[in-house]
Amino acid sequence: MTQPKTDLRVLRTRKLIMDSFIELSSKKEFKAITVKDITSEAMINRATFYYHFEDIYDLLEKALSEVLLVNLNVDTYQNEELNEEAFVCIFQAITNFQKSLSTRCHRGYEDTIARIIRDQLEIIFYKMLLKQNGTKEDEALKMTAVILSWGIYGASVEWRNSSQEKHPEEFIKPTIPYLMAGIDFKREEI
Amino acid sequence: MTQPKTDLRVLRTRKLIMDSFIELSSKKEFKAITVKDITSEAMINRATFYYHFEDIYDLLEKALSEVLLVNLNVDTYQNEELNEEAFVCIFQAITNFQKSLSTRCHRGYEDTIARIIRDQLEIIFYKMLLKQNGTKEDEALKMTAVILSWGIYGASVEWRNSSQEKHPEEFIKPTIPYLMAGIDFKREEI
DNA sequence: TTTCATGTGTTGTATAAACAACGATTCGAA
DNA sequence: TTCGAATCGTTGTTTATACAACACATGAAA
Repeated sequence: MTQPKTDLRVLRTRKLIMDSFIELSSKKEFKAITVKDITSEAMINRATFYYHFEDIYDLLEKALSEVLLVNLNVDTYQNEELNEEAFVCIFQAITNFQKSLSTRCHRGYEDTIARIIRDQLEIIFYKMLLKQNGTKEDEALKMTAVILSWGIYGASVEWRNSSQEKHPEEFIKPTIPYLMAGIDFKREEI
Repeated sequence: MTQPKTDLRVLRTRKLIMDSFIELSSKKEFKAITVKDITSEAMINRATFYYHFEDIYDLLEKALSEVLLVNLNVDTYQNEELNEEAFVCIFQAITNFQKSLSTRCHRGYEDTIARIIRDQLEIIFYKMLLKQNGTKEDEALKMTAVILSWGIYGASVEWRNSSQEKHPEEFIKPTIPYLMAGIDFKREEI
């Protein structure tokens, strides 16, 4: 638990790079953004970029993960149980996130972004399930998290395709009994 | 002329400090701002602050100078002659700058700020006079720059006290013949 | 085809900045 | 008054970053 406290320069540099990337993303589409663009905007040397990130795809991954986590307001959920309200909040966070992305142009990278969102969802669901059920059914919990993340993400795609006519909350509500049932099923097993 | 190109880290750090200071200035009055506040906001170590600035007054000086210079758009004026239009532009820049300051609270530091503005004006006037008249009458040029800087600054104080009822341009226009005459006087001497 | 320009990813060395520690002030509360 | 906490300003050591240079890839123009 006693982590060695990362150097302030590291935190600052990562922040500068991420902020610059997000800033540039609102102006250009991803394909048009070069490492040089980012490092110029961030006022850091190009070599330093490679000290922190594998390449620009690695940055995309980490930047989007972070933005998504902020949207999800992780600190709040992590201490709550996975109830009806939590599902609604998480679904709304995803639709908000997708709306914010749609204004920018990330054509050709939808699949990458989709994967990033699902990965993050899976992590969050797994943590919440672990808190409620302990480590006994670990494999089952992991699979449940996988299914929930794909399912919720799929619902958000469906919501986008439906021209967003319904409010996200109304859209997801009908499915919640089914989602909750799956979790209760786990409880019975214990 | 071949300047040794300052390290990117230096430029970045100075910018972070200055930006943070200006940001904090819009929230607190100068007396309430500590070095710790600035370095926390800028994400730099406190020791680094003292590597770049004597103390917080030194920062105030340099930060205001820079903001003022940006307002004055120095690059434009430096290549122009000191004509009627230049006087109007410079006066407008000062009144703009003063308006931007008045929203913040720098109570008790008006005199310091006044001095900084005059110092910068003096530098600019001297450069422009030097370009027009050469180095022959150097002492006289310096004194002229001093008088112009105090005079123009005084006019801006007068404009502020007049409740800003007139547009700055109209306010300064009547005095321009007098200001220009002083400069022409110098030409006759050559 | 060649050529030229621009971007990628990496490396060795120099240096700005982080860190931790210190004594000295300042200042408000006990 | 004394105490304690916060801020100031400084120093020696460690480390992240700048810089310059490199080979390689891509792509557009000649």
